[in-house]
Amino acid sequence: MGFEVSETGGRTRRRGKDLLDAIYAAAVEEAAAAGPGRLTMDAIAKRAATARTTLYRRWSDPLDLLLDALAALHPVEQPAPGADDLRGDLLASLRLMVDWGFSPAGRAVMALLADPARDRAVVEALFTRVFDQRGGTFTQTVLRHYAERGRIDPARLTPVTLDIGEALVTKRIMDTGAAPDDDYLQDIVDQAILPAVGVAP
Amino acid sequence: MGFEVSETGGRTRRRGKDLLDAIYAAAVEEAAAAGPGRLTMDAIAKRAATARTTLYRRWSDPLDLLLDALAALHPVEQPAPGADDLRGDLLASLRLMVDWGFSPAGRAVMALLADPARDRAVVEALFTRVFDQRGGTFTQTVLRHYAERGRIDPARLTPVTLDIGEALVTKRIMDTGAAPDDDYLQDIVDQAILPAVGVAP
DNA sequence: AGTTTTAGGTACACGACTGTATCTAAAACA
DNA sequence: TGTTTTAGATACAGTCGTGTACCTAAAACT
Repeated sequence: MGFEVSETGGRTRRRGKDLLDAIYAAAVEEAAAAGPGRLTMDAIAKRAATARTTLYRRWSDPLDLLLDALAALHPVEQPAPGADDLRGDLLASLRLMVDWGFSPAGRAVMALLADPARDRAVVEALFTRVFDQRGGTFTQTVLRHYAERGRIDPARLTPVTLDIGEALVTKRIMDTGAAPDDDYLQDIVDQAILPAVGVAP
Repeated sequence: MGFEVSETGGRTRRRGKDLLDAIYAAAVEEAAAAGPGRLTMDAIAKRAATARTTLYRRWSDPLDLLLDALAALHPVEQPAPGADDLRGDLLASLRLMVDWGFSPAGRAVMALLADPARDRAVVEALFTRVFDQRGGTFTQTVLRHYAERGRIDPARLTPVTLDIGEALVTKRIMDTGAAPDDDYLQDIVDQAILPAVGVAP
């Protein structure tokens, strides 16, 4: 019954990192597809082509698993501010954010944060285990870079101004369900971020 | 068995509008508490203290019911731009938005929009049946008002600038899970919206 | 008054997911 | 080679939600 074959393509048994990677990928994809509210051990196991028992050996519930998965799939590509092109670097950092936001991990994180039934502990774990590892958010990195070099008045870098780009991209994704195109990202930079940090386009 | 009593407080049977209102309230509360992914006919029925059969007579699934409920619980209080106080009116409109965002209806809507498993048709229904009834978003109403009176250059009212306030409030709620306090709302107005529309604080 | 409508309630078969137990054999190590 | 670890698989009882059928009695209308 089942597999008596063990040819080249036959069932080989994964272990350790190989298996973990497959499970993590499955968890994040499943969370992105179904939303955290509908995330189940069963679905993750099926997607990872493993047995549910294997999951229960390590995690007690789907959220626990998902948090490990998100932490493992980090870090995300970082914006690398270049020569002397504030506008271009801001645009590039927003593009990075859009790319991330449409990856399974990004969608899973957004869904976790927007979940009204979210657990405080889960969100905290998300921030400490996933975000804080990184050096701030996308446009933040760029803005700080240019503030250190005197191109921006450091006093204008407040929690609000540092968040404008991310906020507008997030809202746009929520409203349209699609990735903002480049024209829209340029408008965000020109019409919102640059005026707020006191740089005329 | 069950109720043979029918005293003053005994079981009276609701109908029509009374019943509908109770069901709508239950649906929105349930969606806000559990998230749309975990919304079930069963839970709505229990919360409304009615029988599941009653719900199935009118709606085929929880989302269908929820959309009716959101439409019925509209409209939301509108910002009413006053004398000649752009800053104050913007602040007031953001306060309205925060109030709405923390009502059960607001939480339900946010969760619907952020749901990665959301249905295109559902979101469209949300916009046509719920939002489009209103005259735009919160800060929009105010900004348009002052643009018509020449206090703001109409050319600066773009999709981006009209959305800055809402985007920052939404993001803040998602990040902290709490209602932004007044200081933060003031910062949003002073540091983001006013610079973007070209008005010095 | 009698009649129609419909809310409230019970029951049921079905499916999905849960946790746990148990067995097997592949992978890793000695 | 033999031993240990652990992935893969199957089974099972329990819970929860679904959708339908069916009955009853309250509310509304005549």
